[in-house]
Amino acid sequence: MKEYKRYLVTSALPYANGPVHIGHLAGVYVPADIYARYLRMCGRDVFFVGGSDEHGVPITIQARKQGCSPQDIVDKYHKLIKESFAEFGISFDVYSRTTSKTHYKTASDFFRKLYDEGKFIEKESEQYYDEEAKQFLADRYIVGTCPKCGNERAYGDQCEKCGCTLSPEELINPHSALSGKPPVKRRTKHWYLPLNEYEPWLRQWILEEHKEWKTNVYGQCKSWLDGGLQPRAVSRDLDWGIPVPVEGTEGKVLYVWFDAPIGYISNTIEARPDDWEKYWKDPDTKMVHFIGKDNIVFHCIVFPSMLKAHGGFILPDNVPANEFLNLEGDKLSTSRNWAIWLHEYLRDFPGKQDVLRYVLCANAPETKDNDFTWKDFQTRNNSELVAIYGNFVNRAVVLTHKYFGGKVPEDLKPEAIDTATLGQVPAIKAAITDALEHYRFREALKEAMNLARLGNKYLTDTEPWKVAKTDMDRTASILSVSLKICADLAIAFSPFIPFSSDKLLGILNLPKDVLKWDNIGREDLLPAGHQLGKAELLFEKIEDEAINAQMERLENIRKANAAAAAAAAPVEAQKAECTFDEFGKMDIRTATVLEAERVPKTDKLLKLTIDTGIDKRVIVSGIAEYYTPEQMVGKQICILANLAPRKIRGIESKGMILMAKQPDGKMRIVAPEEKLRNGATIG
RNA sequence: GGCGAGAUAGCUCAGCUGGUUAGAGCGCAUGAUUCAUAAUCAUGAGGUCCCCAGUUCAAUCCUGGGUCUCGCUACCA
Repeated sequence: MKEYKRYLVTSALPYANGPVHIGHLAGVYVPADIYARYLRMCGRDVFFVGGSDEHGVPITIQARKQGCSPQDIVDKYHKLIKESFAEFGISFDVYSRTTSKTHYKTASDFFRKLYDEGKFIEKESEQYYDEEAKQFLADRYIVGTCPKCGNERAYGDQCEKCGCTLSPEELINPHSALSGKPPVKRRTKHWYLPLNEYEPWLRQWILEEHKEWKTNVYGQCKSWLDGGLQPRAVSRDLDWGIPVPVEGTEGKVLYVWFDAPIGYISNTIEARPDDWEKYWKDPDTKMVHFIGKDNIVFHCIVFPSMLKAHGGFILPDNVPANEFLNLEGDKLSTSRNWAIWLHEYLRDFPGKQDVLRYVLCANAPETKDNDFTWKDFQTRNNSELVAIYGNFVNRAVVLTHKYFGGKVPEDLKPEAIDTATLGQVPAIKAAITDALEHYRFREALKEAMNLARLGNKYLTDTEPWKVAKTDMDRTASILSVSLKICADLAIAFSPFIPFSSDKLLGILNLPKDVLKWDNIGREDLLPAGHQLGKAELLFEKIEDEAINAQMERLENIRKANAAAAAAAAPVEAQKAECTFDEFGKMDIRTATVLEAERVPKTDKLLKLTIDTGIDKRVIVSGIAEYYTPEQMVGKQICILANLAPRKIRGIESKGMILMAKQPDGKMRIVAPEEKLRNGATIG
């Protein structure tokens, strides 16, 4: 394996439109921090980069909603995120932001170099435009009624009420969120990074040279590469972001995914303006990206292509992406407030950073999605941290205070069990080390806990409280061995739960520089006669009340969400008045379904052949979620017969089936009370 | 719909290139112990390894089909 001179550890930039929650922590920041701390303890040269991602459309939307500027939004969340990370002990060497001056310059220069060297292709396309506000509209800036659930405030990319993804074309009565006017299409020019040109190179680099990447990462990269890469736009028509650094491009900014990863570089430059290049350009630097699984493509395909296009940069050696963490059985969701927010945890459990760090690592979604429950949190604290680790340290220290006045006793009467016990430490250390080097943090933590188990077993086997009645020399040896294990524990646990290791150093009265990885297993850290500090508990039990309060909070959120869904749905407001003439234009009549089949390669579409009384025709309808083809055949339905035909998935659809939306978004067909003649007009 | 990942004890997860009685931690039961935050230590019970077919002397592991979960992506009156 290659020996690297230094390490560059990056962690996904949190998006500054909300606080950080346990999913972010478990997926990205806890493992990245453990890795960075471990490397530092090994004496290796490490730079650990973090920062807020502050551009993009969602932030501008939130600013509009709250009647403030995008800058106000990102200032608020950047501060909150940065402070809670610091309090939680995420040991970034820099935590900056993509609205920094340095980043503007770095990202602009990056773009400009690619632009000057002709690495982009220019393309014109049609985009929605607001003629009154005189600007182009991102999908999210187009608001209308969701065709699925009837929510009148659905966005052009997604309906937040029913969660379905949309495109602006589908919205009923689309209008601009800025002026309220219907949007029009207008031509606009953008730059694209031709990812397809990098495909052969990516194939070689990932599929041939990085077979050791995690299966989920490797698999997804392969899937993208096999599917063929398309050029990706790197600019947007928006007024929030880094202006495209090309003359005559007012109103255009860098697309957020282009500028965000450059933030890793900018933040390094900001912190180390003189020697940042050695971290980014020297092949002796090992770069590791910590991200969640939703980010794999950007970090394995897109960003490396950008770096390759620019030239001179190293590429990531590994991208240990984690899966997702669920909370009490449900997906984490910012919009549904289904989360444990870091800043709230720190408020509710002051001084207990390590408990959350421990639980999130022990239960990290390394290979598949995992579930966080408060009960599990409590159990892991009480029966692992308290009962195994904390208890062992307490036993050893309390006994030493009791029998030897808190002075480390001399190893006067060693026995075989002592060397047998301490002899296991190197193997455990090796296991932890190997797991950490390969990003298996859950396993590493488990091995560290085995060190505490070893201590407990040793005490139970040697029974110093009994021996002390007859043989103080032997008691001295037993406690001497036990305290050595305590020192090992402080070091071995330090990357995972650093606050507790510091506390344990205080209890052992050891200086901080003892926390070096190579010191694990050293037997001269606590020389005989060394005075220990005051005995205190390393961890406290967490009682049911605290857990119940949290579970109740979640239960209330669940209820509130359910109530909101029911309340927000009740009945749609009446639409704008229409004249009898307008109504009269609509040809609504009965029809019967003759044939029905799924439209291939779609989830939701049925192709229906119907008898309208006037003719037989085909209608494509998005009802496959609610009706099987078999159910539809023979059913009498009502249709809007003279709706302008439209091609859907290549099939011409002539008309529309009348459907009724239920509060939960489900659709049912509207049918006559009794079987009528096909073609009977309805009015 | 396409693609990727996952499905193993009550819970959370290991199981490298197929090989005798499938593992760990927690939880549970029993016993030991009492220095310690009723903590610890030992022992034990618990599993059609998602389902169906196939390849093989032999499949949790390979192949094909299916079901469910998550992600990316397409499409979506």
